[in-house]
Amino acid sequence: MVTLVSETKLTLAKLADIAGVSTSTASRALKDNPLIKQETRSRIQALAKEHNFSINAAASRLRTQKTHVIAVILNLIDNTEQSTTDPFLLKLVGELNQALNAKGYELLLSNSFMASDDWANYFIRSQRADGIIVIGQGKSTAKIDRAAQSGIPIVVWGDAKTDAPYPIIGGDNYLGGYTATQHLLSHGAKRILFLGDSEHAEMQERHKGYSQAHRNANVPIDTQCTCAIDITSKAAYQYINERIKANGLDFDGIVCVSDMVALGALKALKERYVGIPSDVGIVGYDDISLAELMHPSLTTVRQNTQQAAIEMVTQLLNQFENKPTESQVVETTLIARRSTQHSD
Amino acid sequence: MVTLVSETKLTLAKLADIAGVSTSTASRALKDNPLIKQETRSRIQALAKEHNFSINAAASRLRTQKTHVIAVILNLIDNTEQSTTDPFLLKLVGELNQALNAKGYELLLSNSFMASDDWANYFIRSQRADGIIVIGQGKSTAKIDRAAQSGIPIVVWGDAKTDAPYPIIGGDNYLGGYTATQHLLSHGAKRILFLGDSEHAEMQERHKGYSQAHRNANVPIDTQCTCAIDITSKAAYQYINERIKANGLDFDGIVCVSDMVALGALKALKERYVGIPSDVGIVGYDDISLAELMHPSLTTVRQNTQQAAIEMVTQLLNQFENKPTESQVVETTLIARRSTQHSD
DNA sequence: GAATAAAATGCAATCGTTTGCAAATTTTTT
DNA sequence: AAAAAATTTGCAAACGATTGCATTTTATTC
Repeated sequence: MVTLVSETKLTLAKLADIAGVSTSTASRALKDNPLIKQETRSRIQALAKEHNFSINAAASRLRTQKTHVIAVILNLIDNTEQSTTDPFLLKLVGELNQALNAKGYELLLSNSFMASDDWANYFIRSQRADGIIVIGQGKSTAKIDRAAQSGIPIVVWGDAKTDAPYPIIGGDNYLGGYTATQHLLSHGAKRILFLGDSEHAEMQERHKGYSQAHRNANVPIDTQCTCAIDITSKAAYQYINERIKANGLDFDGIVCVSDMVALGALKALKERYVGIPSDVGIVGYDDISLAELMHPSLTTVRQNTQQAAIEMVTQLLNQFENKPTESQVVETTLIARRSTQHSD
Repeated sequence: MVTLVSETKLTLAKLADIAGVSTSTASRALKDNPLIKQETRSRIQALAKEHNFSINAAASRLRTQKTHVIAVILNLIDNTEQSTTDPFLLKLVGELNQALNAKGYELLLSNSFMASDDWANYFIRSQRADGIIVIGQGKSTAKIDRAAQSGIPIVVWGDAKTDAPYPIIGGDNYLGGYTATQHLLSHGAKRILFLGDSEHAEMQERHKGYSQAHRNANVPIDTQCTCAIDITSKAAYQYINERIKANGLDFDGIVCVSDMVALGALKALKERYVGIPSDVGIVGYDDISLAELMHPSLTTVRQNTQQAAIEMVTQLLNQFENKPTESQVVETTLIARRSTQHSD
């Protein structure tokens, strides 16, 4: 393994020495501070590049009390494995990375299992990050609330209608649930399952939309059709299998709270040769890249994640400047595909 | 928004004051240093908890010259959108997060688009991180080589057989390619496409395995069967569509370099009512969670990502202690499902 | 009870930048 | 050409924790 002997570590002071100026001048020059003569600036910047010099972030952070780092916390649900499996969450992380970088921030990745419970303390007071983005409200917002209580900059991805002392960015869950259900009803479905976990704020909203769509269409709702399961494809697969085994095919449509759930349900149905969409129509949520690759392609509800990421970052940065913040709803649209209709 | 007035910022010095000891004692007490009397230690630790005190990471890093942060760089391919789409990469990130946390390190997420080109400088010399994990060799290892040249701690996910001055962790690509091909051949395939991008070291190895399997089975190889495409489901979908349109169904098996590619191909085949596996058998790579949810479920090659993550972290930490490092091959197994065979 | 050993604590320098203010230099004005 | 104004640069004090070494306190031994 080749290791260049690194000439005694280069600091700003040494660089300044080489340039024949003071550290203050060097510091300002590197930041392109107009206080320094243009010629001097360019000279020092060139020198820095030549010597592979980089400002020491630890020292800089200590001095400025700013880290330019944002902690992104995947707020996972305790006893499920939603975590590593769910492409949607990670897609959001990817988008956040872009959005943060564009604003000169870096992304420190964490999840609710690993990170200490006291987020304000661990990330902010310790000066590991300047702010926190939480992905998912989880079943309880206790940790989030606690962090927010200490007045740190924080933004949450979740249900924007939730009343909270911090901005929540999310899709229009009510509309999503409503549209998905209405879409199935308009294609003739009469008994539609709602497959998901009703303990989440987001999913409750979707369920409200589900109910309202029924009411508007004058289709009765059976509580037997609201099925609480873990938000994993595995749980969905098992649930559908068992339900059919026990009750036969007592439904003709499914509204799922995620595409992963939809895919699990789809698998179970296909294995039992249930026709899709002829016997059962099915709608997912999230529009993960796989949705359109399925056969039949999956009708689903897309939330604009790029817009969401940008919005979350904006709301967070606003807090740094004490600007007012507010929860935001991002674009939520039904993408109709073959799992609900035979032809376009 | 509720904001508790934060009592003037709490530092170690102030905490020590409250406790009536020196900062050195307080510092040691918080680290559970046996130099300090047990009783004093507990007292100060309790006090710290009570006051929500956290050591300032910036100061600590500056002083100790250690960050306990590892930069993970998604080394994406320039002109494709493999990035946000590919669940495999992100799965690896998830596993790395676990493995790093278990060793007391945090994960700074970056990608090759955003990060400055000089990784050694940007991440290490600047003291943003103690080491780098690169996911993917990309088409060129120039950036990686440059970083490694400067003698910084670095580990790469890629093809372990590549000769390099840094440890590379990866699956056994040759074996993966061989087994996948052999599996198809043994189920009667005679003309097998290799669908992927041959500019990657990993994929080249897989292609070697593909060739060797043919030789061993005395099946001739047609160069027309090696298809260079972007590693995305979209590209695969288009390619298969166009090929069939142009040549008809001139193949009876496909070895894909990723599950995403396989899914794209699968979709194209299904739309043209090609029987799977009866007319064409298909094998993916990565065993993403969707693979078993497909219909038919997708035969694929699984690389043990958890083992990989742990191995990468180990190899990286070894470098901190100047221990020798070496490239490692992780478990690589064929998961046979229905896309290649009718019954188990 | 004095001398010695062991245990517990504190002193003070250091890590590398940033920045308010003062000082030096250059340019403009009269 | 001296005075005033504008432009550049430098001084030195933070930021908050860690740690080798010195010092104090407590326990042990003769």
